[in-house]
Amino acid sequence: MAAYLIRRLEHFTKLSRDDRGALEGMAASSVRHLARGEDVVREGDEPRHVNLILDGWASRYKTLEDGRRQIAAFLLPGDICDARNFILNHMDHSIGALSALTVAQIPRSAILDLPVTHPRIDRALWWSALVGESIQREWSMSLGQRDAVERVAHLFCETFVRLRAVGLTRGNTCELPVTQSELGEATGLSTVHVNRTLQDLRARSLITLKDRTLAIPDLGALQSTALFDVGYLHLDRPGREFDANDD
Amino acid sequence: MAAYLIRRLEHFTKLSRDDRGALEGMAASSVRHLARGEDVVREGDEPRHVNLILDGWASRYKTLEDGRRQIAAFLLPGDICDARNFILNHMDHSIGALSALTVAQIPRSAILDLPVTHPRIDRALWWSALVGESIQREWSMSLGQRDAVERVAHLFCETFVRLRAVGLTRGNTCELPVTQSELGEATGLSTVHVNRTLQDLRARSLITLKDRTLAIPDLGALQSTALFDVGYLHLDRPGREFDANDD
DNA sequence: CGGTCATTTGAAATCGTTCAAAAGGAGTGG
DNA sequence: CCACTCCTTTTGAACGATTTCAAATGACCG
Repeated sequence: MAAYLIRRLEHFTKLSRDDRGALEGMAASSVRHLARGEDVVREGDEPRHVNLILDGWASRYKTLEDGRRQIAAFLLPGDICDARNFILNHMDHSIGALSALTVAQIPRSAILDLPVTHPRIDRALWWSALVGESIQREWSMSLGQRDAVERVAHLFCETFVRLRAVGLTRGNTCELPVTQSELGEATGLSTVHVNRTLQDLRARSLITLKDRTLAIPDLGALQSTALFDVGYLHLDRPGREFDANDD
Repeated sequence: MAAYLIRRLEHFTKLSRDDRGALEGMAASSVRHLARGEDVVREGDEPRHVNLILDGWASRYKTLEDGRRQIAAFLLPGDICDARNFILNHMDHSIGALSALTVAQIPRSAILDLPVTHPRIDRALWWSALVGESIQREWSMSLGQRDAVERVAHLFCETFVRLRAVGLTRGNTCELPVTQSELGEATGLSTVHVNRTLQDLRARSLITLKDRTLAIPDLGALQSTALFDVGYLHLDRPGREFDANDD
């Protein structure tokens, strides 16, 4: 149940059997199933609990009065949506299901107790939140400085590496359950231009994308056209010194 | 010394005299002065302590190999740069001085002790971090969806409101110690187009900008051309229930 | 088999960039 | 106080990346 989350957090720190049990417990709390297009939470709502993505993809997005929509993040299996968001009294953005989605609703008390009950998990969740912020900044870099090809290529590199970190890639392929229109909302490009950009990437043999499956024949090549530097994902286990000893 | 920080945090929670004393203490820790253009920390560095902006403006920025630069955030007096960043083993971005800058270097231990020694401050720092993330998302919204005029107008609204929250506005004016080129790096526009956009905003009597001083004669008007909705800054004191009683 | 949604294509329009240069300010040394 | 330099702001004109509009094609579903 919590396999993705555990796998993800172990990029930062090794967890004890007890830690893993606690995460399993959290992942089992009031599981919710949503269909593509439904919202997990909506802008303006009071945040109640902490949402953990168990399966499927979600997006963090905001809407302008006139309907323009920007996807600010893709949330993948194992991702926690704002561990401490309940400090705020209203959501400043929405979270929507990009595919069939399973989320666990973790009670805030479970999160608040972590420093005492499972300090390693607490620390790992900090790490997770910091990585989320780093990704957000990298998206600003893309939106502000990268051209269309670089932007889409970068998004693919990032997504592939994040999925690989939780074991959701097979060889050089992964699922990409989003429409071109949604890619456009994430990259700040029109749907039409996303389409042309994909054709461009295909023509350069940098990607294959068909039936919601993305293949990256040469990740290094895609990375260099995207100016992608993996460092910002902080997957290099900086926290070894906090590792659990048992098991 | 910590006046801006205290003023900012009190938008979230009332602080006790003891809390304020603790913040004053933190603000007094190894104060550093930088000239415009110098870096507080640089991408790749190992984060040592927590930087608190005491005076002046800083920017959080990233650079691409080929030199393209994106400013991801403006850091204003009272802002804390990543209270928990020291969990990571390298900085994924740099922080540079946009003006003459004074920062306090808070030892990480002081931050780590907060939950026990000053839980209210700890919580307020969480709020502050969440607001930072919210701002970052709103920048994505701007970069991805707003056109040049909206983008610059939005940045001005945001900056003005943030400065007002720490008492750094006078009437409808505030300082804006950044060049047009830096505005461009923040908004993803070329310097030339920033210049033309400013002229546009001036022609519509939405702003005055001269000698590093920004005046907004009609904030409501600027807000509506920017599609600015103040909610994402979370200045509406959601945390009243945690307020200190004494003093 | 019709209907809805996603992808693809073409052509024209536009917003913003780039290049190049002039003009304005501020600081420095003579 | 002038001459000089550097940096920022401003202007003009041409170019180009991306958008918009409109329509065709394809895929899936009931």
